[in-house]
Amino acid sequence: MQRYIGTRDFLPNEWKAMNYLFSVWRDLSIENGFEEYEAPIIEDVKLFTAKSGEDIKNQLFWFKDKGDRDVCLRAEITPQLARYLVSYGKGLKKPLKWFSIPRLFRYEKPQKGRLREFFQFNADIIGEESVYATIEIIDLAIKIIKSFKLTGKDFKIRVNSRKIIDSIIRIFKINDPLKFYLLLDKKLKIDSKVFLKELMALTQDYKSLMKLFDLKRNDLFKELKNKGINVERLKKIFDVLGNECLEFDLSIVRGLDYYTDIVFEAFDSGNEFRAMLGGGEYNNLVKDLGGEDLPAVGFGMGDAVLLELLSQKKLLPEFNKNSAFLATIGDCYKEALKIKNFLIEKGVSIDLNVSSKNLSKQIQYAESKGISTVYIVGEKELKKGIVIKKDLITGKEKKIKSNQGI
RNA sequence: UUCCGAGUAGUCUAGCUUGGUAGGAUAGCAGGUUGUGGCCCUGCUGGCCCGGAUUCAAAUUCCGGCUCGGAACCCA
Repeated sequence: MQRYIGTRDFLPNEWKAMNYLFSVWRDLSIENGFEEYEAPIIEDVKLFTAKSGEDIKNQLFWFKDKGDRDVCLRAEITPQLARYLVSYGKGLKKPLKWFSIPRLFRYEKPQKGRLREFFQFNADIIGEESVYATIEIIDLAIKIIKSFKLTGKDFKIRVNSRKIIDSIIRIFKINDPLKFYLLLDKKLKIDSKVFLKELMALTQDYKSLMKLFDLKRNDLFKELKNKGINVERLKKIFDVLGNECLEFDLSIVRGLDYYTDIVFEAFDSGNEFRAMLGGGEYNNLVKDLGGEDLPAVGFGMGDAVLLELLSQKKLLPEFNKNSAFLATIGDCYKEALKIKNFLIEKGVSIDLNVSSKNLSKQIQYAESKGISTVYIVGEKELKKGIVIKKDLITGKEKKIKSNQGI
């Protein structure tokens, strides 16, 4: 029996790594005032086709249920969030700062950083139009990446404005806006000569347009302003958040519809992996699904690319370091259980020996699990009313009275 | 969906050109050491992705499939 294509088995160590991701995502979100929500894994397929068209079915796990209904496994949580807002949005105080860590499914050919089943952290602010909502979202994204011990040298969040791109399309008289978007999207992947060539086909004024792509941020802002383009919203983001982790990048556009103005994606500095996260402002989604006219901004961050990056940089923590093992010698399980419960009350996570292994093997067992503290109890200790506490890293032992101060 | 490459114990890998007993490392288990780990020694367990074809004989050649990796497309 093989695993289904594009899925993973999570052995305890691997699931610990996942839980580490989950806990960083969750803790940082809560610290920053976000609240967690969840939604069903299975949905009516219409929820997803309504936004993205029938073609999306090719990328969905969809099937008929026994009542002949078209259903699918969710491929993203944003439509579900929108559905919530259509149903319950009116009664909720805005702005909403919500996050979720859904398990998602996409019918795709698996590649590096891309699976059929994966987890994706999502954070959104709904019902606030000001740029501060967007800044708050990007700030959360930065804080989360940094919490994974990545620094401004390891990653950059590339930010852009679709409204600026639309102004460029107008001012440079670009004849095929759709093609221009696609070209921008693949700018990083293709050769600069190829880029220029394709740009030439789109506008006569390609020379001065090409110059824009080489300008540094402040000069670019000035140049755009000179051309009568409003850059204030994007500029504000840089004014508040600085440029340690941010870059103004005209080539970030993210997909074709859905986003209305500011968009952003985070990449590792080596450009070795796919985007770590991506998001932006989407002001029409709730309205389009039949709800209120609610402005929104958010981002999604998958587990696959993040895990690859963290393991490459050796930033995944050693997971059992803070737990302990209680070794027993001879038949003293009954007393050991009391000691174990006492230690648990003291806040120690403890694994009590249940095997008939000798002490030597028990210590090996603890060590192989990455445990750094071993408590030892046997006949001698019970007589004296003590427990031995052994530190496996330093090798030092302490005798501790078992009725106090363990 | 298209193109390219690869699949050998839990993991990594030799063998494939030239068909003929699948070998090693590591992990696991037991012991050396019946109360103190990491090193070392001994033993044990465990494998040619699946199906078909060719052949006296296939890990090896051929065909199909599956999975993995890479690329295209797409990436909400």
